[in-house]
Amino acid sequence: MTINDIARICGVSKGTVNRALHGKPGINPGTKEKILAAVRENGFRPDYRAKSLATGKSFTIGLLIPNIENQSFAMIGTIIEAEFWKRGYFLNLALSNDDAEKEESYLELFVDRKVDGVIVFPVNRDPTAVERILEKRIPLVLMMNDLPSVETNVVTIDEYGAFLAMTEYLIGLGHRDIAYIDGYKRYTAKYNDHINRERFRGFTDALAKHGLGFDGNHYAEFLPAYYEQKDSSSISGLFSGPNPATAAMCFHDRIAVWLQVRLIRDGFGVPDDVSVTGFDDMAELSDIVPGITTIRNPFAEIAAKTVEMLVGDIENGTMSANKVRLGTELIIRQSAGVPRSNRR
Amino acid sequence: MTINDIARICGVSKGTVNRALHGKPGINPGTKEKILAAVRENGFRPDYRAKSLATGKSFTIGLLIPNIENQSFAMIGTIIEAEFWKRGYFLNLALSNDDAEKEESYLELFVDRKVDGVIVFPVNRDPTAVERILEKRIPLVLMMNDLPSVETNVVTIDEYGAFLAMTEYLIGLGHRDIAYIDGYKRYTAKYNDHINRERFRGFTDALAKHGLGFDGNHYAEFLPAYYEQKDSSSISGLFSGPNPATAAMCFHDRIAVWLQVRLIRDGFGVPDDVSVTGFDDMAELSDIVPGITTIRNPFAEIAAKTVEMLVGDIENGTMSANKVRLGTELIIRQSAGVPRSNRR
DNA sequence: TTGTAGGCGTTATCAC
DNA sequence: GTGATAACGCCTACAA
Repeated sequence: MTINDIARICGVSKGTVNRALHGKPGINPGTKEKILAAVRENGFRPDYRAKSLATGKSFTIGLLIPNIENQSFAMIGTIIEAEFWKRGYFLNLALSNDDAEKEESYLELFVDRKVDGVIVFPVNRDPTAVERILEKRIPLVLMMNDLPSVETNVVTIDEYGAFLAMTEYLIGLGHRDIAYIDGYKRYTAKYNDHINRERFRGFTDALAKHGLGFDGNHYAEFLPAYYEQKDSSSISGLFSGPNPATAAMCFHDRIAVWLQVRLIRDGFGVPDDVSVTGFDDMAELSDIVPGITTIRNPFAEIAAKTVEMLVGDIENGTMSANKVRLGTELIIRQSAGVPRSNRR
Repeated sequence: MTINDIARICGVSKGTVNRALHGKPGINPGTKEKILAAVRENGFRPDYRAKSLATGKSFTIGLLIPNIENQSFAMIGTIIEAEFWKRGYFLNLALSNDDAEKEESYLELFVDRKVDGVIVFPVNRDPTAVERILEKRIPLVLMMNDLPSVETNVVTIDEYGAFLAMTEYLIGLGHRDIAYIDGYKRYTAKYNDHINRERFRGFTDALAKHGLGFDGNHYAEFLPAYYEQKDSSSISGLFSGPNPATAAMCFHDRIAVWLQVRLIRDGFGVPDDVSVTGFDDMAELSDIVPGITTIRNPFAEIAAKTVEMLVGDIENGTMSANKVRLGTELIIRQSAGVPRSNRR
């Protein structure tokens, strides 16, 4: 069922059908009605591909994120989908799964499919794939993660400031030895660890600001396999021995919960012996006892700002390079407290 | 940059370019090399819309699910994306957000965009939108939720059997008064509550099988607002008073955790005073103490089976109506135990 | 081995 | 008001 079929059925030309379909002026109300009736009866819908080919608009946005299993990405994705739905755009959701090559491929597919705009959380530290999009003058926003060398729109959160503030909060409580449990850094040449670096820099800068050093033995990277493991000694060892840490800043909430549960099981008090902090303020984990002291991200604002910037460029035909950095909020619960050594 | 541009640059016709592009026989190796070089240098990529229009294939699958914030859907979506990526299909992920009208619209958009196949978790109890897809002979699989009147492929899990087994497990432990905390049922004319009904039916059938009745006062529907609420008396009231329930079967894990945390806070022992069970076996919640006794769904199999059925229909040009119902697994942890009245 | 013409289903621009 | 006709960018025949 094409526009030609409708034309034939109604005994008119496809030009006339087109006019009826789009409410264009210069058409007899009678024939218009007849055409619209035929359209309805036959369930005719214009072919998107042909339409897009002829108009040059695709009304499609490419959203490329690492995954949707992480609650943060799920929230962002949900909001972005809703925003574009409201505006009449169709979303192509692509998952890079932290795979730099897959990210490159998807970016090329976006070009093939002539998306009107692209939003990407880059996991690839090599900027060429993103630059190729820009060369084709397709509006783009980097979201949550940065590619510092690329001149384009960027919406990030202040990871540095968030970790700086959290560290100062712990220092203020009296902690002097704070362990740092980093998120998993995929050791591939291409992995973009910008976020890891920003958070860690906030952490160490806060320590330095207060005249504290960082004991490299108090650093650990949380490997995905730890979730499954029964044995947590590789990490809980940080909190005993000759020079134990009294607090642990975790890269995100899931790690914090994992750690907290195991510390308690191993006989540590939380926060009495060890303070634990997270990042993200995951809704699913908000019922945990003791509540995790964490950092809440402005997901709704990130999504809104990202969409606003992208739609602006699309509708104005511009390629701007706005940088937006959004602030976070410290959520104080019970998992962090005054260290035992500081109480009497 | 189109195929014509490449043809002009190389001084050949677009027919020849096409041959080079697709490795077709009957082309001079020299000119082929020259063309491929020009393609590379100019970053030429064929326009998906034109290609699809000409070939009739779109290599696109429409996946329509309620949301991605629910961990179950996120997992399913992730696996399906990976499966189609492997097979060279591009996924169009659409979120109905439990909105029957939005689901209808997306289904129509899938038709417009000429997807090769559709996977849908129907939230709309009205089957007409799905039937329209079928009329156009677009292969389709209903996933996780059913539309009993429609003759098509269906992959579901045995919700009925899962709740029947869990109920029998609780009865076996000695429980006689089991509360049922249902998931939120949107009271719209169109909402498809098939899953709610299947689970509840499994629950009541198990009770009946063991000569037990169900006290309607022990039923509660969990409203989304409860997550935010400080006051949990509306539900924890089920476990006190003249005829208290000794166990609670929850529609899913998040409700179970919510309930468990509040019961403990209100002075109940879990499982000593009240046993609590969930559904889904959410990874994020696996560290909770006491561990939630729950039901694990075969998400990987659901996704694999769904993809397999859809790809089969697409590649054979068939429209089959296979029904697959997958079994679940009871995961016994510590949140459910022998009721106090049964111990000495 | 290569070029040409026609078609895929629209929209847009002319005449009539 | 309406009907041809040429795009859009690709693929497939068929002809040379």
